[in-house]
Amino acid sequence: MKNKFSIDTDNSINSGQVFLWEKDGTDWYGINGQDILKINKNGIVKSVLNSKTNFFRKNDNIQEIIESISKDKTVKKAIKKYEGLKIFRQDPFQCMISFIISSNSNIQKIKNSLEKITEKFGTQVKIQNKEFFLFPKPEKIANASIDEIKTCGVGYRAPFIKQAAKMVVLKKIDFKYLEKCNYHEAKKNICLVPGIGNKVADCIMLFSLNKLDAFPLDTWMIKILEKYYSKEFKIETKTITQKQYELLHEKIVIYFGPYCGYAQQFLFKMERENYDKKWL
DNA sequence: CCAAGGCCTGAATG
DNA sequence: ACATTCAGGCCTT
Repeated sequence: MKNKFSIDTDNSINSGQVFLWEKDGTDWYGINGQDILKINKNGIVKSVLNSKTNFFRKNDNIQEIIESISKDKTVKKAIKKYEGLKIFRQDPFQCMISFIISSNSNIQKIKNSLEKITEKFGTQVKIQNKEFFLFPKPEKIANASIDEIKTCGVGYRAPFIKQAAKMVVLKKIDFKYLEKCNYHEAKKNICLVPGIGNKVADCIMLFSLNKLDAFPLDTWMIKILEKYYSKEFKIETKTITQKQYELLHEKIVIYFGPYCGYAQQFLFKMERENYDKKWL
């Protein structure tokens, strides 16, 4: 029986934060960097390769977070409806490549491209009679040719992906450092990577760099703000400029608080379900 | 600082 | 069938 603190695995996986997950019966298998994770029907996460993982962010005080973001009836409704929805803490490199690919795309295509990338550049492992490909190491992608990367269906993003991997190899992007510093410092750094703008940076920070004050503003979230929060956050123009994005984010942090990223996840999940959008 | 246009790709729409 | 649109943005002009 699920209680207030248990995890709703299906809804958490199907909320746009991860892509390389496959359901087998009641079990979920997922690629997380150099690891494979298995989540059983009781929501127990296990590293199949016996590595340490904090994929479920077990140190989060969910009760405190929920209370903190429960600012109005819209978000309260989403929280109630998707009780157990959690933000994962995923492998940063995989997360970075995933969201570079996500720009101007959709979930099915993102998953498709990522699978091809693992098949082409990742190490194959066989466990429990099932075959998987780990996510490739940064070196592997950094040394690949742009044409090779393009065979994975990523189009114009191929040079971005190569360059991003290079920057990780050269430590121009240092995930250990980015985890330690605050939102603004991390964002400034990560936006230096080509193909990473405001929205993609916020996704990477929220889903892999422990920045719960990141609030990715994609077209869905903009729609949601216009629909339910027109009084709190006025949006005048069709497209959001850099400056507007920053101002909006400041207001959102003031309104929802330091865990606003969780509010985003609940609202995003609810609205896309309302429109019957497909997940993995 | 803002607005407009282009961009790989493939599933969905007409 | 075939053309066009659109999709969880970013970069350049």
